[in-house]
Amino acid sequence: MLKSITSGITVGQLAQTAGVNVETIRYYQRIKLLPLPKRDYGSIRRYSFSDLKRVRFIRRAQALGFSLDEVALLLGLSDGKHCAETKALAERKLAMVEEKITDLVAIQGALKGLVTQCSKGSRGCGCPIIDTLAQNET
Amino acid sequence: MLKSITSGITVGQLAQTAGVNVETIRYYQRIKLLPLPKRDYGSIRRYSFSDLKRVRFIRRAQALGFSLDEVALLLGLSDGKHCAETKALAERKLAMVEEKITDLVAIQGALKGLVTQCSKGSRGCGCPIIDTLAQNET
DNA sequence: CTTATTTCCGTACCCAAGTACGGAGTCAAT
DNA sequence: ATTGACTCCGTACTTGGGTACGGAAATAAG
Repeated sequence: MLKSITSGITVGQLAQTAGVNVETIRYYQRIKLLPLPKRDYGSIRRYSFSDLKRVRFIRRAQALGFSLDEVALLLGLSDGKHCAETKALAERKLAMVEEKITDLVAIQGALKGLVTQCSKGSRGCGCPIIDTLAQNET
Repeated sequence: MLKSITSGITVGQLAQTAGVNVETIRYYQRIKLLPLPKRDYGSIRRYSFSDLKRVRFIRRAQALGFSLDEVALLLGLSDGKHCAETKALAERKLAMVEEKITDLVAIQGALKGLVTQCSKGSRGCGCPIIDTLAQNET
């Protein structure tokens, strides 16, 4: 009996909770973004809360425009290691992040301009958004 | 002689002027973002200024985060008659961009914290980055 | 005219980030 | 013990956004 001390959740539950496909979990394992948990009592792997956090982190970081490679780097930052290394890495990432912010703010400005222009609707209605985007100068 | 009334530019010139690869032009034609101009006098296609504008439009919209599908949509709306829809699209993009900025700023904070933590030498480097983004709710 | 560039076109390839498939094995419930 | 759901694993396929290749035809330059 002893009900086999099943600690942790299955891949299906992990996937569902994190809002991704099971295959995606497997994919992350393949590319080593996610550790393969040992399956200590049967042949079914069990996942912990930290796995869940990790998956969520990956997704959010991705949504911010980081590639999976970059996400791996970010994740590497949290794995203790030598402080000096970590610091250097963090600084590089920080620069990246700030660059992204700058870019996005520029885009934000552009989009805002488009939208407010459009609100002033008014004239000719050669849609200002289209017109603006079609403007010369790249 | 008559110098064959060559009106319009060649694909190479179009590509160069627009700052893209010739292959990219061909690609846009394949996926119908760009019309295939008739080649009326020889067998070399000639492109007009409006083609150039179109390519530039595509690139600019892309740079603002629109996918080629969305660009196609925008172009479809460009007849001036669909100003409201165009604006809505831009607004949605704007909201997305602003969300991203918020998240990035959070990461920026976490990274900064990490760096200064590391500077104080000391310990652990138990990183707050994951926690910043791994927060519930995706 | 000869030679050198371009163009044209189809096809194939590339990378990232997954998705899908299918045959086993495992597990819980009836 | 059989059913049904889930897991495991390898392999193959897909999509988006292009790039590259290679032979034939057209055009431009000398």
